[in-house]
Amino acid sequence: MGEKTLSKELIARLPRYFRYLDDYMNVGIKKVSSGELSHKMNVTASQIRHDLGHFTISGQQGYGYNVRELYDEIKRVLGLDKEKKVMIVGAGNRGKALISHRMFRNRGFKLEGVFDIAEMPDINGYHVFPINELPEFIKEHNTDLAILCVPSQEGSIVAKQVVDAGIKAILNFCYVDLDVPEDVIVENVHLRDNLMVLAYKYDNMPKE
Amino acid sequence: MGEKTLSKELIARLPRYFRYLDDYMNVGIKKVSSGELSHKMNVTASQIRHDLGHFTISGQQGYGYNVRELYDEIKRVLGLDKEKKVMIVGAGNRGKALISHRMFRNRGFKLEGVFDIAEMPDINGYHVFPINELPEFIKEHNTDLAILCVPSQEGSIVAKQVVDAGIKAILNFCYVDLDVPEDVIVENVHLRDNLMVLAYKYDNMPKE
DNA sequence: TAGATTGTTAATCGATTAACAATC
DNA sequence: TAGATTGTTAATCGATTAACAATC
Repeated sequence: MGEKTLSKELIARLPRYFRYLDDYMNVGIKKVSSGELSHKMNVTASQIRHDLGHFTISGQQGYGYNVRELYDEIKRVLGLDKEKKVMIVGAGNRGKALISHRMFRNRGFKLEGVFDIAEMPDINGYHVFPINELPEFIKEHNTDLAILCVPSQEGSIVAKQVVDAGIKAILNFCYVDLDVPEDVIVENVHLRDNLMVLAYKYDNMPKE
Repeated sequence: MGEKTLSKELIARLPRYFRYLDDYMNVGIKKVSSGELSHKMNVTASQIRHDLGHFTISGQQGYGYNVRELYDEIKRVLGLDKEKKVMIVGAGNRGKALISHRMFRNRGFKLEGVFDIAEMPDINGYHVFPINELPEFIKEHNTDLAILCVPSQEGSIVAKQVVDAGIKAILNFCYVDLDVPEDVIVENVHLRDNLMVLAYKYDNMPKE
């Protein structure tokens, strides 16, 4: 709530703004103008001002924006001020690799549980729970997001289990389009698609 | 070459078309109309016909499209008919997980080499080469694509090494925007961004 | 103050959708 | 043939960019 609905294009740009502002803060820069940021990020200054116009910060004519204010505002808009409880479902190669991801180290996302059908030893200090304990776990922990890393052929069935257990948001690594109720949000990560797009661009590079 | 340049939106849709057509083939369906496909993929039939109009296949009025022809055409457009030689640079958690990815099993992408700074045992039958052997390897194997999975703080430096060694296309898993020459193509996979977008949508779900 | 930069409105651009004549 | 569906053009929609008055 708050700002009117943002376009999907703008939403997709937010994490990038956030990252650059984080960089500015880390090097101790206190203010930034749309022109500077535009140069750095390789987008138009006009777009930046337009985007920022959706939020409740304001810059100062002749000066620019306060980096910290902007950072905090975008953090708020992205909902990163409220920590999200995350579970990983599927502890194969991919799931294992995600467990140690930096985003789970105090970056707004807290990894609370790891699940798999197979029994296996703890990973990185995380116990791996059997999938049938999902519903109880979700109820008890109020999990916000599920990361789905099971083999693709099991994606649909496990997604259903997760949704039935009450999850409303899924980051989907399976190479299928999940069929979920309207009130469940899915973000897909399809590495093969990314590679195909790269292959296309590679084959169709403007020839020198 | 061939078709005029396609919009980035259309390029991004191609892998999805390809996947659905693959599904049709696998269940033995021989023809499909824009209307059916539209229903299945949840896009407008108009968009499908518009998109397909860029290619050198044609449907048949009153009938639809031949699935195999369409599949082959999109495969060709994506450049999947010419196998791409791929290397993975960085054999940490993420790199290791990628080595066994299905896309390297006869899907148009051939994993030819794995590199890391650290010495380590073979992974999944792949020898891990030291990064300083990159230039020689690329020259010898004519590698097309590099997948960059080193720790983010090393992304820029390793990207430079890879580019200097002659690579023109990078799938970048590092959480930085790579600064590469114009003639080098980069596709970013920023999982944290995906998670942030998911978090945003989750917090801003239309309330029931 | 003069210069810089915002915030916002209008112009442009391009993608998506609608419509329908052509035709299998 | 009649019905279905394409291919394509025109209409619509929305995002990006340009422009500039307001103002710090």
